[in-house]
Amino acid sequence: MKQHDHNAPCCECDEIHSDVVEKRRADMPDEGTLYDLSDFFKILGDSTRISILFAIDGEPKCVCDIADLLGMTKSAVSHQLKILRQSDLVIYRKSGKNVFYTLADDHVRDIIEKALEHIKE
Amino acid sequence: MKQHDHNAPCCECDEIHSDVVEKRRADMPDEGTLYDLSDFFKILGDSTRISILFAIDGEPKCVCDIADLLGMTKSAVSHQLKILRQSDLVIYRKSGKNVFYTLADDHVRDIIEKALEHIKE
DNA sequence: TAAACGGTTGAACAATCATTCAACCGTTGA
DNA sequence: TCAACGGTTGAATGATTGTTCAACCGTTTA
Repeated sequence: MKQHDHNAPCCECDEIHSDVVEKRRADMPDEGTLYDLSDFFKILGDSTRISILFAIDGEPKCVCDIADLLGMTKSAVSHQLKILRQSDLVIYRKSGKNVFYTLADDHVRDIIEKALEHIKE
Repeated sequence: MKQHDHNAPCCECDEIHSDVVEKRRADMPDEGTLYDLSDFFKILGDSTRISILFAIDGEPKCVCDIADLLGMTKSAVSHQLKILRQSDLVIYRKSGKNVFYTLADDHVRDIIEKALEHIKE
């Protein structure tokens, strides 16, 4: 995503409800939190990664199994697993030639579950 | 996102845990649900849109106020509001020359709240 | 030791997407 | 009626990103 310049001059229009705006400005989360939040959702905002998370929920699975389950190449799956690893959404355990992945914790499962409720209206 | 071909041949490696894979395959959400889910998270996966949602939480705000709050142009904000509108995450009310936006429902607030807890570990 | 296999990685490519810019529309008020 | 203002929109642009391809690494096994 292109990042906007926070030092850029304000929009050209007049501020028409300055009291309300200033009150809300004080309550806004800080910039870092907003980025962390959107970065987190960005990870979940890809159907391949969501599918992987469902695939490894419960029984841990190796890359080969995940690739077979999703009908994708090992390479594509491994690339996405790397992103999920870096975000601490999954954990892995090496066993001989295989690497078994599983969900890092229940937190993510909860959020996905809540989102599932939402999209079913 | 580039969509992968679901009719593509499986990965070149042998399926080494076919019983486990087949059991999980039966429990996977259908493809449409996975796309709906990732599309939903994709909307939240942008710091501008997340900021807008925080900005209009509570008191409804016009585009001009939101732009001022975020230090962005009306145009950029309006483009993102269109996406939020199309996803039914926000609702709006016209009043004279102004258009006031606010959160569509509490569902989204809950999910963002849960994500906030998560990133604070 | 060498081949086979599971898995990872970096570069390249194509696609997606957020912001900018300019033009435009509808409402208001002089 | 016309100018000013809030807001929307489409095209263009630059940045980000997911998959492919080929090469590579570590482990196992013959």
